[in-house]
Amino acid sequence: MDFEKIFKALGDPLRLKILELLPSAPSLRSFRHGCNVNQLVEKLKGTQPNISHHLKILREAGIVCQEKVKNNIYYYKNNEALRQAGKFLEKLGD
Amino acid sequence: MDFEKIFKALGDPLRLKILELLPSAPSLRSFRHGCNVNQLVEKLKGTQPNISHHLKILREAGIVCQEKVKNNIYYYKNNEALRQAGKFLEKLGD
DNA sequence: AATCAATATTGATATATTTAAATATATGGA
DNA sequence: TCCATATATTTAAATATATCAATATTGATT
Repeated sequence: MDFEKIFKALGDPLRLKILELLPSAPSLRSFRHGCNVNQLVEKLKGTQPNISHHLKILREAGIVCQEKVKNNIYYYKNNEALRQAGKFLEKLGD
Repeated sequence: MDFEKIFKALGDPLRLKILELLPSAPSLRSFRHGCNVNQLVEKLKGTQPNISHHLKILREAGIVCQEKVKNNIYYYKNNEALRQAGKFLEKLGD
């Protein structure tokens, strides 16, 4: 788990906003669709390529994941990664 | 507490190493000196201006603090800020 | 006051990041 | 197959960041 990469990904206003909009990854039981790219574009009033780019950075840091449904790609927070990064900081803070 | 600023500060290899070297801020009772700038320069084999620069970024993010003793400036982790950032991430991860 | 040691700031350069515009790549439906 | 829609990639420009070298500042000591 590359914490440096995770923190770099978190250190951007747009990416933080994206994360706060995304739902958690669905469990197999209680399934519910998350946010697709266009919804994020609309909610954040960004351009589609830019949102796409930031999603890639979040993906490569491992803090979001995606799911393809028909034509859409739904994004979700990866809670496990976020919690691990959180624990890392709490340990660092004794 | 500006989490974006904190994560940006954390998203750099040198600054993470600095943080991992620094002791916690001393309580009034159990006092012990931390790391001064020169010690960091030596341990990390960096140049003094560069280390100083990164310390400033960490300071401005509120995750380290300093204490002047004679000619030296000792740096410490700000545990409270680190823990709060950690909690923020754990909440974000449900 | 003069000097020394520790730290900070400035200026310059190389590199990385953010963003937008244009283009490309799927994928589903007519 | 052709078209429309959703998402990704490429390219280019503006901005930010990291680093080094040189210089400035601060405070203690002689």
